[in-house]
Amino acid sequence: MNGHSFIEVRTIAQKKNNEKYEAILNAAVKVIGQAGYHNAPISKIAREAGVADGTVYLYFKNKEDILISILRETIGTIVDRIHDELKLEDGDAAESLKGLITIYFGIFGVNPDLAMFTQVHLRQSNAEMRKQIGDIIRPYYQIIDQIILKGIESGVFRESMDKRIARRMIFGTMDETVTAWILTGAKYSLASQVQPVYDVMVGGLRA
Amino acid sequence: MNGHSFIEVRTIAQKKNNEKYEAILNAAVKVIGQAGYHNAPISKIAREAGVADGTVYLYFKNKEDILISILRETIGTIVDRIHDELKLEDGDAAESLKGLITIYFGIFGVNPDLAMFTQVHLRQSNAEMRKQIGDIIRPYYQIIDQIILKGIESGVFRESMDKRIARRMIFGTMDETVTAWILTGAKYSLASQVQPVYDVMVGGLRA
Amino acid sequence: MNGHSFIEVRTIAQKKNNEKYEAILNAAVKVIGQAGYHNAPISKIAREAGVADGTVYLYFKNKEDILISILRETIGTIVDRIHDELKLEDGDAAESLKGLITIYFGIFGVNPDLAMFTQVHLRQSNAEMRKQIGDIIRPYYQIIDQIILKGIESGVFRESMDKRIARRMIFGTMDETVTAWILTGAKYSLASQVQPVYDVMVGGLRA
Amino acid sequence: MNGHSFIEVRTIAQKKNNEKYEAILNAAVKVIGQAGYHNAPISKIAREAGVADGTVYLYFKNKEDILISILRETIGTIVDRIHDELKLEDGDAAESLKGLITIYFGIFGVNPDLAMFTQVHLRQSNAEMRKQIGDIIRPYYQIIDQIILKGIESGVFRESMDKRIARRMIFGTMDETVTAWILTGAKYSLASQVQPVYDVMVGGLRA
DNA sequence: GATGAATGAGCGTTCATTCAT
DNA sequence: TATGAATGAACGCTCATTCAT
Repeated sequence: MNGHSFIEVRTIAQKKNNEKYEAILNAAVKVIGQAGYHNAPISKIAREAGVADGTVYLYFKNKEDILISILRETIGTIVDRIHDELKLEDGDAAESLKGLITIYFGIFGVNPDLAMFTQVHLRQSNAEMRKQIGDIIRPYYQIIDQIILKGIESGVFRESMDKRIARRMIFGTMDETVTAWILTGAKYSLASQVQPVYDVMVGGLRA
Repeated sequence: MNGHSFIEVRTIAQKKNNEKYEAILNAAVKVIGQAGYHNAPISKIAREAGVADGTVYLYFKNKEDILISILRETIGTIVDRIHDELKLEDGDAAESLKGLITIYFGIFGVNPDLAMFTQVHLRQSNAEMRKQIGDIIRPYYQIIDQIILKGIESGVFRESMDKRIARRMIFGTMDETVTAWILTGAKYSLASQVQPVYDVMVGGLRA
Repeated sequence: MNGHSFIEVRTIAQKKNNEKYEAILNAAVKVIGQAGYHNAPISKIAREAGVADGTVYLYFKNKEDILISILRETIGTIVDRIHDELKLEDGDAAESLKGLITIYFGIFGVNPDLAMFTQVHLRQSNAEMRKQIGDIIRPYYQIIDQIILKGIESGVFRESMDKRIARRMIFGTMDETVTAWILTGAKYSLASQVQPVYDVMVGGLRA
Repeated sequence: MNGHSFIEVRTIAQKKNNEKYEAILNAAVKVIGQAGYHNAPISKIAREAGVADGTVYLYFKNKEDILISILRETIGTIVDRIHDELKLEDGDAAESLKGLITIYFGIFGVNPDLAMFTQVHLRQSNAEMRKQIGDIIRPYYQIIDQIILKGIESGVFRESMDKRIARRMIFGTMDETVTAWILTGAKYSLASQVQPVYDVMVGGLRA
């Protein structure tokens, strides 16, 4: 699905009809995004995808696998696009950060269902899934870390701050902005938030 | 449970037996916090609380009511403590912000189950619950807004930034810090994060 | 409650506060009559009666006992009034029949809840209760039989007809009339139906 | 099931597998007929029908739908057979009446469970179901009305009587006869009651 | 591969009944 | 007597998953 996934382990049906695989995933994003994981019966996802209930199990091990797959594809897409569009190695750190926010808001801004899905389901209390999600999200965190490091090395970012906290601030602020955008009904453009969000991240609160 | 609740409408059993009410809430925090709302049967919560299944319904209208009640009590406690311990009106904005973080991390730092519960379940995809949660969390947001405003007026915080984004940054950063703390097993002290978090919030990334 | 009950076996609390006994029965007639036996919780009956749930069990063995008691009291009242107001032994058969209808419609006509209760709950599929109801209703049937017999002996009623069928016709017609009256909302006076019902019973369909 | 149902709206599973649909209905007639609606768990009906609990819900919306469906099929069958076997338009009114009784007793006479079911559950205290039952039973009432009218027009039945009361007498007498037959254990043949019942209906009590 | 009927474990909730006060 | 909090069995219904076709 995305270049990033060349190491992807698609347990079942990797060679199978990709159209149906995509259809089911898209249907799941929509149905789960709107109703929530536990209020989204497989039967409803299947109907939305235009396949039979049983067909879902030809492409996914179980319901949990659908959820994990969506997160993997989504984060994968984000990571891929960042690698593709941003020169992480040699570019300007500030520019990279703004690029990161732009891509992040760009992907969710055109797909509120996907945004909702991600906001709600990245937070999982089930221990086993938490581990899987951790693995999925790691490369994304690493990109943020990389940008921070580059910024520090190039002297644009402060050296004195806690780098992990900086990462959480970046991620948390973007996350919270997307959440607020959804909860208010996605009425304005997420893209319009890139600049003010970037500004607060970099400048902080201090006068 | 918290002074904030003097207007509290406990529809059922506002009776004397607060002990069982508390026991059920605590059990629910634990069970739901560990397994997730949809993997936490009432029967398990009841057993953990040491009561019969039916007893739960003497104190709560239904399962959803338990979830909402926990969030209300938790946010209520935070808001109460802030009002009690911080001089929001006349105090120093920077100090208020640090106090906010201290209280927030203090409450969750001693109760990882509650932290987990809140992190996961403040994000709800069910539309009706989202509305209720919105109402519950509003006073908390207002406190953050108040601190930001005070900071700007007193000249400690920048006037040029987007105030809503600033609020989301504050909330998102704390949230993300707590989440990370849980996911890594709550092995270090959350209190130790107050200063670095505050520092990043106020100073931002810029060198 | 009715003279007829001097042999009544009030299993519990026969010497107890009769006011509460009556209050519970009346409440049960109302609540069960409107909602049906299985949609009428004891708690609701108790509340309607102004007593605590547990109190109900001081006056009745269990919920079934309430139902049986109401039927017993109701049929008992009917039977008593017939014995009191009609000269079954020496009176005119036609007059007795009309008197029977008048009393029957009179009792239910002023109490639609009781009418509903009786119509629905005289029909019971539970085998054990069916037996008890049979015992309760027997004296009522015997009165009808007695009237028929007297009519035949005095030459006012046909000898050639099947006497049991005649009894069922009398009971079934009254029953059906009361049922129809309730189902249409008890908007007209049941008393107004005495004459036409009597007329059809006695005259039959034949021109 | 019956020709009458060509407009039947079988919301779920109008699928080919009528066998299971029928099996569940028959099982429900038996189990509910013997134990009563509220003492007949779906699990017991399913077991009797030889299917899993969940299967019931592939064929019926809910438990109430089973009850309504049975009544609809039963009354439908009666109405169909009357239309098929009786010349309502041009036949003799007396003959039509006897035919009606014959069919009615014929259907229930071979199926005491169904008779019990119908006797008990046509009387429903639940307001919403009462409306549905009213709709179901209407065509049956109309047939009786039609017979009465035809009788009056052809001069066989009295014009002076109340026609609605006459209908209730006919229905009530048949009903009561079936009820009595069941309550006494269905030991004699219902068919043997056709003539005496007809006789009492037409002749009335008068000598 | 694709289907969808069938399964049955599992859960939220109700409510008759009990019993300590 | 009277109370009403507490109990826990019972039931309607859902839905992830399987498998014969």
